[in-house]
This record gives sequence, structure tokens and C-alpha cells, in this order.
Amino acid sequence: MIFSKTCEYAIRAVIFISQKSSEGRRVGIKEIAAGIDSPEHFIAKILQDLSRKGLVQSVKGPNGGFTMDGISNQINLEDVVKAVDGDALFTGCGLGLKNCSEKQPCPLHDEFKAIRKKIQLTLRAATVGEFNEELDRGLSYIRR
Amino acid sequence: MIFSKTCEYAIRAVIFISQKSSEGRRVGIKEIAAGIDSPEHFIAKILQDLSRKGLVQSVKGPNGGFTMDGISNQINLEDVVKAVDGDALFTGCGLGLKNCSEKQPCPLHDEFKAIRKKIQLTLRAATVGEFNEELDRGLSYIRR
DNA sequence: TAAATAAAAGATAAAAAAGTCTTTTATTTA
DNA sequence: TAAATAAAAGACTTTTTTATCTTTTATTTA
Repeated sequence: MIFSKTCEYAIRAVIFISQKSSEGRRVGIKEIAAGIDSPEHFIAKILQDLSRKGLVQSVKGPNGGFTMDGISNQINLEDVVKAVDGDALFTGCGLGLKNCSEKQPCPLHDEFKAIRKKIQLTLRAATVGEFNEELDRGLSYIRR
Repeated sequence: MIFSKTCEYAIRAVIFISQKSSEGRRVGIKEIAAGIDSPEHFIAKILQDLSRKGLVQSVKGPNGGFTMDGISNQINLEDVVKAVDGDALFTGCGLGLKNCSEKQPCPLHDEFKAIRKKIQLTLRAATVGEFNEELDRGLSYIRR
């Protein structure tokens, strides 16, 4: 499944926040949850964590909410995935072997290395902000 | 993490069984569990399932055990993964969107399509039996 | 045919992931 | 400064995954 559910929500959320930020507004948890079709309190937890790690900004109180104002082009999806799922996806053995290494490879070592590399480079190349316009134009979706 | 723990064990187990089968012998659950470093009863369950689905053969009673005699070159790792984890890895949306499709794509639709394709083709190209020799020669490992 | 062997099956148990609910804290604005 | 707002934090529940233990069934061999 590549990503945990938590991570799927996280990616959808940062893309959503970025999109709204590009229109100059903050978004609250309720709007985010509705906008990406996720459980409200669950995505709240995830965003608390991302906020602590500096991947999103948050402001409490009336007219508060989340933004990625100015940072959505600095942050890429590799950053988000690492923050949520850690880097096992990029470094771990495909067969789950703890001691798998160049010297002691699993039978699929080289194959998985190529796959992991492709995943990593794909995510690294994708900034959170680069989807704003196509989302605005209805060319792609982050709901359901 | 790409595969579930169950699936990791399953792949390691079929490769192990294939290797021993190539030497003309059946292997019991205890030997398999020790050989791939997995919980004994857990891998037993998994193999019961693979046995029902025809991916491995099993024989009860004294001198019984599991084999892939004659079939380890017909079965590839895509078959194994599909049997255990289903085909969500090959067909599902990377962001977990149920309705993601060509007409209603998620922002990463094409990127994930390429990744899934690579994973699928890699697994399809790998027959269970093709690792026997390098395992025998100590060039790769399926333990720890 | 009885004893031994080994997988199959079923019932639990433990751990992790996903999801929910309540209280607290910070901030704004009237 | 009081009321309203919204995120932060903490406690808890549910579901899924992973793992274990016990009993049953099939097979072999002495």
C-alpha cells in the first residue's frame, strides 16, 4: 500500500492547505477534513505533528487555521512522507530483513533498490505547491 | 512499506521452499520458520492459505512438509503478492482515493502509475525458483 | 492397526494503526 | 476583560494486523 493511511491523509492535507494558502487564506480543521474527506480529529493529530516539525504553519483563535504561506514550494512530498512514515520506505529491505545490505543482500536487493529510488526521486521532485493550479482548474482531485 | 509483514514472510517462505525443493526434499514448518526467521505458527497459517490457492504443495504425516516441486519456475512473485495482499498495490491510488481514475485523477496519478507498473513488472519477471542457485552459493540471504 | 508425525483448523491474545471524544490553551475581537 | 473561536493535547475506543496456543485430521511406518 506504499503509504500508511496517516500518510495518505497527510499528503492530501498539505496539498489542500497549500492550495488554499495560494489564495491567501487560512483553513481550519473542519474545512480540511471536508476538503480531503478524512476524519476530522484524526487529521488534526497529523497536522499537529506536521506543525511541530515545521511543515505547516498554524495559528490559534478566531480566524486561525493552517497555512503553508511561502513554504509550499520549499517542501516536497519526500519531506512529508519522511515526517509521517519515517524513511523505512526509502531505506528498508523489501522483504523485511533487518540485516539486508550490499554485503548480505536479499534475493531482490537490487530490484528493490531501483524501485525505492524511483519512489524517492518521484516524491522529491514533487513540491507540495506545484498542484495548486491544476486543482483550481479541476484537472485533478484530492477527495474520495 | 510496500508489503505487509504477512507478505514479506510469504515471499521469503516460497523462495525457501523452492530452494529446498530443488534439492529434492520437503520442508516442514519448523525448518521453514527457522530458515526465514519467522514465527512458526504465523508462517504456518500463511502457507495453509498459499497451499489452498495452489502456490505451494503440502503433504501431511511423517516425512511430510511443503514443496514447490516442478512449479517454482511457473510461479512468480506477483502471483504470491496478489495471493497474500491482493492487488491494491498494483491498482490502488497512491493517495488512497477510491474514485481516483484517468477521468478524475489525483495529483500524483501518472507518477504513481509509473511506480506501480515498475513494481508489478519487477515482481512478474521474478520467478520463485530463480534464486535457488545464488542462495545455495551464499550470494544472497533470506534470513534476518 | 497402533503410534508417531506433520499439516490443517480453530480459538485466543498482543500489538499497532486508525479513529473518536473531551478538556485545555492561545488568540482575537467586541 | 469577557466571550467566542480554533488549534493543542490527552484519554480512550475500535479495527486491523501480527502472533500464539490448542485441538483435529491426514498420512506414514513399525
